[in-house]
Amino acid sequence: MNLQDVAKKARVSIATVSRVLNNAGPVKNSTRARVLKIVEELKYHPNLYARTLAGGKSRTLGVIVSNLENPFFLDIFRAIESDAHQHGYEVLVANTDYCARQLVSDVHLMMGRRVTGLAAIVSEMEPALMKELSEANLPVVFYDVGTAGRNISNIKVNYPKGIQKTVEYLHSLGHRRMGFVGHHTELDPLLDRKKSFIEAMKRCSGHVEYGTAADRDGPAGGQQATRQLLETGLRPTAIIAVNDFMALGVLRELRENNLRVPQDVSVTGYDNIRLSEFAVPPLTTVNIPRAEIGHLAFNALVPEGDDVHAQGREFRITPELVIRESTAPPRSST
Amino acid sequence: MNLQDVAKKARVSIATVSRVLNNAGPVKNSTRARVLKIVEELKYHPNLYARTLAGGKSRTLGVIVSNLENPFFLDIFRAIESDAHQHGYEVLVANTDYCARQLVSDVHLMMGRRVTGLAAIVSEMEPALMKELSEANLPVVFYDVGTAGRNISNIKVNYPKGIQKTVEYLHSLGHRRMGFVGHHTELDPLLDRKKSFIEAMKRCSGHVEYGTAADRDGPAGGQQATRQLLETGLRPTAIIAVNDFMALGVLRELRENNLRVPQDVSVTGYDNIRLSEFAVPPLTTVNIPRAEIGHLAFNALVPEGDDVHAQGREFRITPELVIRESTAPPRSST
DNA sequence: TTGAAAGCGATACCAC
DNA sequence: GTGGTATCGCTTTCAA
Repeated sequence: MNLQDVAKKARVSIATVSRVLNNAGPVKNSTRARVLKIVEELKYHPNLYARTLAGGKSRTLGVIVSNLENPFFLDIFRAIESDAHQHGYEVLVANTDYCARQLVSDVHLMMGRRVTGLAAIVSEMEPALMKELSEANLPVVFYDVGTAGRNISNIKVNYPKGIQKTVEYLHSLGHRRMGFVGHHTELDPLLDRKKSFIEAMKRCSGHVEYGTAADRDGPAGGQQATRQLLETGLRPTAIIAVNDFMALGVLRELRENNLRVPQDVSVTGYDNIRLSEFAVPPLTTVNIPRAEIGHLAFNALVPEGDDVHAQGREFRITPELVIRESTAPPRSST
Repeated sequence: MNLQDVAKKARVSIATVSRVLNNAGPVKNSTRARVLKIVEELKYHPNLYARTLAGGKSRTLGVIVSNLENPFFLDIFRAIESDAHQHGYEVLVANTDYCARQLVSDVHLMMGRRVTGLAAIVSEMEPALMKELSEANLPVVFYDVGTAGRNISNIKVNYPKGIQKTVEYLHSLGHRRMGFVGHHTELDPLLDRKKSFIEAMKRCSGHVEYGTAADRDGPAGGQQATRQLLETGLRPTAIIAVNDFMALGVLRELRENNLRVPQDVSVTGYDNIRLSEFAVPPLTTVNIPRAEIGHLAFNALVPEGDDVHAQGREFRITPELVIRESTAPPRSST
């Protein structure tokens, strides 16, 4: 079923049908009506492949994220998708599982799809890919990795600042033994988070001890990492998780060890995902405005977006501490 | 940048380049190597629109779900996506937010994309759409709605059975006042769940009371619905949530009312999403094998899949009760 | 206001 | 083994 079929049945040329379907060019009202009726009857749907091939523009955005299962990424994706649909764009998603090789292959797939713009919300990167993208003729926006350039926008959250605020807050409550739970510490951005923690600890006045552990992203990983942390013998009075999703697992492992939160151990997350409010107890965390990031990303890719001058720019976001019930002064100082 | 460019630079015809790129037909090794080198140099990526238009087959699957934010749907989507990638297929996702109108428009979009197969993992439906799809020449698989047919496969979970098991279990523990928390009760499948609850309650021997409430899908909705339930004056000793995602909110509202789980109130979910284990306390729930459903869906769409005879079939899944820590006998009988 | 025809960038068949 | 070319379904001039 194609334009031809519709044209024949409507006794017009395919050019006319095309005009009707695209509201382009002048068409007599009666003709338009007739065509539309046939389209309806035949349940004709245009072939977007042919359309894109002929038209040149795909009106498709590519979004690549590290872990779609983590609500943090899902939220950003959904924000982009929502903006996109509102502006008549489609969105292709891909998941890398924090694997740079996967990222490269995903990017190439998207380029094959001739995406109009590419958002890479990822923590992993490949220098060669960075170079290729910077030379490509395609609006790109990164979150967490890369640097801004001609066609490349960049959104970065000041993670160290958030971690610092968290550590200072816990220290001010009286915590002197803290643990850090992370994941994928072989990746620069995640390694930086861990380093920020260590530096913040070192800047603390007085005697402080700390330990770190890592496992995969997610509640199960958070639980596993916490187990490691507890086994070291360091008896942390506070545990800082690199994100809320992992913090969920921290909470569970603590509970299984009959450690109460926050009475025995304080816990903090990062991201402020919706779920963090539904944790038990509700998580003290650091807010990252995911919807805003999604909008920024969209505007950076689509010039028609609200902000015309968004392309090739660098955005910095300063996160804010959100204090809820998972933190408190330590029970007894030892 | 296209085949032509590569062909010119490699001093061969576009036909040869095409053969190299597709590993189709015979090509001299030296020629192949040369072409491949040029492709690399030029960073050429084939235009998938042209490819699909010419080749006829898109190797793209469409997946439509009701609420991607609910891990239940996300898990199914990821299972399908994983199978798809392994077989060289791509996947397009769309979200309906339980809105039938949105479903219709999503389906049409996918048809425009000439998807090779369509999976509709949704609770809403439009009779006209059902008809259109059943007449279409496209493998389709439904979850939760619709009926099997020539080109339509169907995956159904025996929800009533799971609800019945849950109610019977709670009743056997001694619960006599129970509440049901659902969402979108205007949609048949969801209404059926509620009805199943009511019927199961009525089948219980002895005097039982019950109430139901509904709000939107998700923790916030679960919390809100629970609030309604508590305000009715029915003091339920057990609350059955239509899914785990909402149960998370039930847990929270109970906690805010200083009601302990399971001592004061037992809570059950449905789906057995990963998160249900990380709830506090870990949720008693009903397992639905999401990965298996994803595989079934994929095989129903792609004949090359493991199961050749999967198309047009009907699959029924019987869910199993998973008892964890959110359920216990009621404290005191009143 | 409408139609004819030239691409868009691949695939695949048929010669050579 | 390789090259020429019809074809896929649509958009978009250019004439009529």
